[in-house]
Amino acid sequence: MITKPKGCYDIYGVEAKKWQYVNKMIDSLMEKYNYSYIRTPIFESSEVFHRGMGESSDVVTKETYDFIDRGNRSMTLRPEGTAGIVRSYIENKMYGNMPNPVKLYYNGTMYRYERPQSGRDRELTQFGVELIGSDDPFSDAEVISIPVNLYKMLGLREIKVKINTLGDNESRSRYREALMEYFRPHLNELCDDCKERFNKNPLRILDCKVDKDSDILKNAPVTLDYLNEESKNRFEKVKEYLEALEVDYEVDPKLVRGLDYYNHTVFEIEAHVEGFGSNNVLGAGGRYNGLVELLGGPSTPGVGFASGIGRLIMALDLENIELPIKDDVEIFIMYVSDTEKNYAATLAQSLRMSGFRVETEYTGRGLKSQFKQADRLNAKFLIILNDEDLKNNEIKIKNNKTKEELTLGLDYLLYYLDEVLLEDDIDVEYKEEEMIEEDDCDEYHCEGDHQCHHKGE
RNA sequence: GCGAAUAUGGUGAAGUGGUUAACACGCCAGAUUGUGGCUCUGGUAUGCGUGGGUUCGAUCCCCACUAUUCGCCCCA
Repeated sequence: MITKPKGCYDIYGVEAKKWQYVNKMIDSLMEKYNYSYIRTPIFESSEVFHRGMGESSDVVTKETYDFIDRGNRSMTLRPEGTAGIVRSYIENKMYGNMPNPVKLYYNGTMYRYERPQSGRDRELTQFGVELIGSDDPFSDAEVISIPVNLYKMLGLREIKVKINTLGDNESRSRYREALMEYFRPHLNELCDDCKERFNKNPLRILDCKVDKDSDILKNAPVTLDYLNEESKNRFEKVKEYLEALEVDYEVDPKLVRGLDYYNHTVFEIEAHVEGFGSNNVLGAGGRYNGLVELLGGPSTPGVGFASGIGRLIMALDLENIELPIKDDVEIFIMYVSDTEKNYAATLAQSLRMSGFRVETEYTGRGLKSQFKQADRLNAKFLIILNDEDLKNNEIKIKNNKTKEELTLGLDYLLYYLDEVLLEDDIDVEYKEEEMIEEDDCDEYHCEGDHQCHHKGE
């Protein structure tokens, strides 16, 4: 049997409906924030990622899918979204021909050659935003609030937002040196992995799980002590704006990120629902003020995040959140014998063109099986065709919930369906309104025809 | 890159060194003379991951490989 590549998944059935729903919510949320959708290639010149993410980062050194194309060019399947988008920003001179700051969002697959486990795939889907061209701390805070709002909108409860600052480049390198100085005499007391981190990226020793309880780590110098005034002020501002946006966060001075391009604000959003594996970061991001320049563009600040959709759906499942997905059909057309089949085909088509979700029988099974099939598909109404009725220009229709059955003149069918199915349409609209946070609704809105749960209406 | 567990039909899952490998769900059909979802009966299944070895004989024992799952590293 031919099987899918390791770490990749086929998504279909109910699972696919969840993905479609989440994607729909993303698009609708981004529209409200006025971010515009961007699609960049799934592979880029290797240089984009090697320069962008840092030659020494783990993702680049051992997790990329690299290949040489037929023109002998070195290519890499994108392991993340930011570098490619920044390349596009520069190549298309967005700094000159779009309103500043440029606000972009993406939603697509990324590829990392890793050993798969719970919450970690080789092909993963990430949704993310990049806000390029603003250095204002407000943009940091708003970018953090976007995934938080998305998660809340979808109904997720158990999340935790962690933030930290790495400071500007000067603060960051001062801190790095201080850390190395501090850890050097204790090297032998640290775990093997940490010994390696000491040379590669000493910041990462801080979030070591093995040594996390040792005094050495507890007493290690903290980023905040090595920030210059400007970096410190900026971090304070970010926190203020987060409060204004009502984002609950905690400062984690040991939070550092794996990619080289980050400076100043970094953040992670974790899932804390029972049963989630150790890969519980749903989304993460930060500021990358040097990246545009590093990739050959004008010196331009930027901030963004990425959020894994697979992990998000895993969290929704674990919190038992039922998404309002349509898993039914409005009308199932069945027929007693083959002689009605032609009419079934005609009717199915015409009802579909009139806007109904219609299913019919394809395999020529007996009536009993067709009823079963209708149940499996959650059909709301059944149309049962037989020659005798058709001769009289009549049709039998049965409400599959109440089991009421009636015979209608063909001319009245559309009126009837419009009437009985209208209620359900309202239901769906209402559910979508429901997804809006109650806090978003104030008295003013409630006076209109806006449907909401506002208590005082 | 390192470590652990697992591998039996569409699904779940028993089981044995020896003729046709349980059972359940599912699916199809009949009882029901063209209106089902209950019940009963019958039917249906490309199945012991792959390759070696031990043996008269292996799905079962041994070895290797592969795949899956989980963990470490790292990351969304």
